[in-house]
Amino acid sequence: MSVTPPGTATPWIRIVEAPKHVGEIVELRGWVTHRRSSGKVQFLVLRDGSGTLQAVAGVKDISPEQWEASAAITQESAVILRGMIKADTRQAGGVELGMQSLEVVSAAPDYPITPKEHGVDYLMDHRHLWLRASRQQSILRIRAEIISAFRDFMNQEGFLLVDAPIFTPSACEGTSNLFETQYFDDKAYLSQSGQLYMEAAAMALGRVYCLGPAFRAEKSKTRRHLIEFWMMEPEWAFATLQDVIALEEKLLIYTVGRVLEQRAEDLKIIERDTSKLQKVLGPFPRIHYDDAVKMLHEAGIAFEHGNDFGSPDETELSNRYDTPIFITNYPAAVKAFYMEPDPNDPKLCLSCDCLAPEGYGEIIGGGQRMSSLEMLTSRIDAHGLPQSAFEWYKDLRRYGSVPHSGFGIGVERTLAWIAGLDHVRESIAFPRMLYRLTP
RNA sequence: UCCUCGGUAGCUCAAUGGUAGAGCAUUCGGCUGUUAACCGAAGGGUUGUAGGUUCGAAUCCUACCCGAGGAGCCA
Repeated sequence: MSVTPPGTATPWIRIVEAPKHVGEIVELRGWVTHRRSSGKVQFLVLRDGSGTLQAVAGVKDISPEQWEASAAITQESAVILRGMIKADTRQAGGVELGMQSLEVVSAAPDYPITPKEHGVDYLMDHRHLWLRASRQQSILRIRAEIISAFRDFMNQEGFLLVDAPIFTPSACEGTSNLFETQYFDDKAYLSQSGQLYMEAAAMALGRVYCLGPAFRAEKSKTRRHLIEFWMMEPEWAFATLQDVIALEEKLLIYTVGRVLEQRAEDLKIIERDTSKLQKVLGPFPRIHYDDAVKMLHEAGIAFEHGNDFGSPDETELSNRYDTPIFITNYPAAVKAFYMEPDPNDPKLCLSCDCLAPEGYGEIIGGGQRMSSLEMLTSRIDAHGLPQSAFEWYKDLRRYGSVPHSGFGIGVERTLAWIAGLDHVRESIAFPRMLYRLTP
């Protein structure tokens, strides 16, 4: 047992480190989440962002003034506690703090979020405080782990981070879903994808990716949609559709593995059924669009060949598997202008969407990009887009055009799936949604 | 934009045409091991807004506002 020598400051530790300090006098700094008392014994549950811990004080353990202060402490008041870390099998973390002193940094009157349940509207209005809930903290930790995993994986695979611009001069894929903003005397739009810029960067650096926000002015109001969301977009020169599908598969297996390994505590706190994540091992099914349509027909679903899949169709397909699935070779008509045509069927294109299991829907969209200047020019016309806006993009086909492929993976949808969230609104600290811009 | 559901105390909800209630939160009191502690007491209401029907409306009707889920579109 180590005791802090007299004359030295009590070491400030974080709650997550507490089990390593059993028998030591330490200082904890945090916020009170619950207070219970039994007349002559008081219990304060403290959180400090790294975890929660119960602190105990008998009436003789602390000064009468501190005892009074402790008795009057309110939820979310900020405190500094000093005392001894003790092993206690009754506690979730196995330890508690035997309080020896309490200092109130800041008292919090009438904290709006109580330990009882609240409605969605109320919680969203108090999102800035809701983040303090242990479940929300765990989700944000898992989010950070996923983003680290994405970047570590891409770096390991030899891809270089290149940041794409947020202000863009015009529509990449039509203006209806773009946010318009003032750019001095001109107009600019908030980026809905960094892909075209990544194609340019890939021609410079071979393998690149960007990771940043995307903005879509879609009037979508479902549990899968945010107006502002984060996306990672790798772009890979000389790669084919099959190359990029294999990369996506490896990325997802790596990311799920990292979360299972590094964020096991958080998965437990949010009560995620991890047995479903354990099954996320390759290979994932690759299903040709034509076969997917047949599967829907066999399931008795009226679906017209040539259309894009709706959410119920995607759910029907992905529910047949425990792992994510790839749907490949969509009709060119339902995909963006830059998709490379399928050499086996000119009506289809070399595209691929990845659908997450458990009904979470599309988490990745990607494919092989068009490399022919002539064909790209005609597709831009066919989509009614102005050639002038794409002259720089067409330069990529004029000067050393090569087959290349890439994809975009949505951070929030990937997190919603891995964490088993009911709604993407919990997958980002401050969600921007239709009709909700504050806090 | 369309479809469906909802709006009652600070919060979560009950009251289905006849005196607006409960739990939690708050305040006060009790309790030496509590785990969303427990026990007792108190305060707390223009039932989303505006009309209408009725002897009487939280409840029925109309319009509007706000929220939620879904469709379309997308990651």
